[in-house]
Amino acid sequence: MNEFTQSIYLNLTQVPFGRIISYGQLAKLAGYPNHSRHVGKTLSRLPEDTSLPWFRVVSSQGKISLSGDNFIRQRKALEKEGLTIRDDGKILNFKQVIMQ
DNA sequence: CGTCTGACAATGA
DNA sequence: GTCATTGCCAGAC
Repeated sequence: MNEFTQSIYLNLTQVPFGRIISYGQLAKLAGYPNHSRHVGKTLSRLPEDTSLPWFRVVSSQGKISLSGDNFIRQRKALEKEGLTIRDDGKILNFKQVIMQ
């Protein structure tokens, strides 16, 4: 595992219950600004039984970036934490969202 | 080494 | 508010 991945994991564990963070913001926190796309790639390699809150990571538009079964999985996980998700993936209750 | 790809982001119409 | 365009950069080929 490289340093980038390590740092992403570490910072991801700090995202609290019921909140979300954007790919770009997570990359920035991890010390790698402008690496938003690489964050998605890294998260896609996580095992299904991971304890990391990967589902709290969404696009800067507050929208789920996944599709198909993965979209469903993330949507359900977020709804369990009190968030409301529209069919197109847009998260409606922005009060608890970490952005910027 | 050149190109392409992607769980993205910022900007402008 | 929604697209479309452009910039971005590590990996995969």
